[in-house]
Amino acid sequence: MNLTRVRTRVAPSPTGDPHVGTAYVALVNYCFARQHGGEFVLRIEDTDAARSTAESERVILAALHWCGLTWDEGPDVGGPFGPYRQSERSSIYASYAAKLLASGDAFKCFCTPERLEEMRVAQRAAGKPPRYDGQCLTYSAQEIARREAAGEPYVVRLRVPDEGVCVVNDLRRGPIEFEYTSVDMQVLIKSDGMPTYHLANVVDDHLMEITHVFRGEEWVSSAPKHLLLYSYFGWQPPELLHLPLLRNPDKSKLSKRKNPTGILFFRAMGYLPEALVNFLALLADPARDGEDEMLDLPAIVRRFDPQHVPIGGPVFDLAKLDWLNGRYIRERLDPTSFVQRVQEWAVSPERLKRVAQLAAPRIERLSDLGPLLAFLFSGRLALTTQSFESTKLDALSIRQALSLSVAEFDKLAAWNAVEIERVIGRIAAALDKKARDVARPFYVAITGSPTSIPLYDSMQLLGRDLVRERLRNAIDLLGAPSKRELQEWEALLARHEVAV
RNA sequence: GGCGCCAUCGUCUAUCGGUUAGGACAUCGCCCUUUCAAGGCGGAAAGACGGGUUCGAUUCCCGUUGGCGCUACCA
Repeated sequence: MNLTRVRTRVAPSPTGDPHVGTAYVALVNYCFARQHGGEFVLRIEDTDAARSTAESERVILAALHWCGLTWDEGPDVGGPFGPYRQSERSSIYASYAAKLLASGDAFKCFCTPERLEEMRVAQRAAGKPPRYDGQCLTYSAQEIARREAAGEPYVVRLRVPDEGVCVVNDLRRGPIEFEYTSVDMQVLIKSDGMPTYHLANVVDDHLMEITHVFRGEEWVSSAPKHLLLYSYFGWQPPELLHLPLLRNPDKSKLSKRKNPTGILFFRAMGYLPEALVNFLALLADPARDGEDEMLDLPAIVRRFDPQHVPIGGPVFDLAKLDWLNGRYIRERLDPTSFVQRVQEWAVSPERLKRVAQLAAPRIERLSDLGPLLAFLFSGRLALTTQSFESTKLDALSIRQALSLSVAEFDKLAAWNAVEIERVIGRIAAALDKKARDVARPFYVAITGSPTSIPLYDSMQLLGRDLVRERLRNAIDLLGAPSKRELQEWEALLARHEVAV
């Protein structure tokens, strides 16, 4: 439809562990670019300075590479449109914000969070859409200068028309209409001087000459703001297609609290990257009648058609992934490559060395290794309520400790034995128990036995995702806490934290 | 609450007004087989509801219901 080269991108935010949704979106963008002989760009959206970490970025890139995806431009490989990390592009956004300010398409806003909150509460009560009321638009130039001189913090907001409709053209959904009165005057530059996603993404997509944007459905409602920015700048917006959000079996948005969502989980569980990618591809462009569903990446690229992307939110069907993965194992791996895969997965020299150090002091015969280390090579463990009877803790404390740990582990920036130990220690203190007694049920949940090789190292070795999965499994077995219980327990932990 | 998206077997989906509503996973049965898988064959299983439009609606339109997303100085 246009003569320019196709360029797509995926723009993960490095604020946590790599998510299958990211791989899904990346795959679609990758396919489209490859199919058209264009470029696929990886850009890091780290404008949230408080939550972004270099470690998360590193792990996300590694996870996407594990999936077999490659990009032509990105923070790790460079490219002609760099830098590819938004935190390194601040001055660019500032200059574009200044343009909008100058043209009157954006304005400085000095409103306090409290006033904004009150405003929204009132709007909701009145049945109106939440939207900035324009107070700071009424200030004179002198007033604005005075406030600025007085050192009042301010943000830059997008000016949105008070009437008319914005039409967002989605490649699959067709035109979607939004009344401008329901579009909020979004913050473009935060008071810390950093841009928000909205500004950064539009500026970058334009400067990086992105022609097609395949992104998650959660962006549909902010598309009008983006389109407004394109028009204020006088730029041509890219083609848009919003991909459906992957779902839990209960149809809610796929979340790690309810399901495995981490790419690392699938790797730890022994899924082959080809199978995972194949499965995600089927979600983006299902097989036709009679077509073999086992497709390698080149085939996926060849057959991909944006018009085939289903727009209902698909449930992430683990059973089907299992079937596909099984097929890859038995149909695509000869004995040699099978051995190679197993080595990569479980017994890489580095991993084996660490395991050896932990296990060697605890065995008398090499054959003791089997039962001792089986948990490191397993997915879900077959536990029963009896498994927890050997622990000194009462049933309630066990449930409390396990449940609290899930949330606390998710808050950890780094996943290592030291941090893990600290969490368990804090929970033990809050429950007024000995750390060793609190650790015992964790041994059972994680290793399947009250005695094993050191727990915290084992947890680090297994990875956060698999640990979360086993903890959830144990909690379900012992009785998942009600919302109220969980709140009480978290309050207990929080109180103790304050006291210390 | 407001705005928006979506709606076919349990799950992923096909159908571009007329089909015995097709395929895949899961499930059930049979066959093969020293076990278990795998494999082969077969079965059961679906158009949310109510109005229109039409000779004819799963398909087009409207409403209801339901699910989901957004509703931040997060992305």
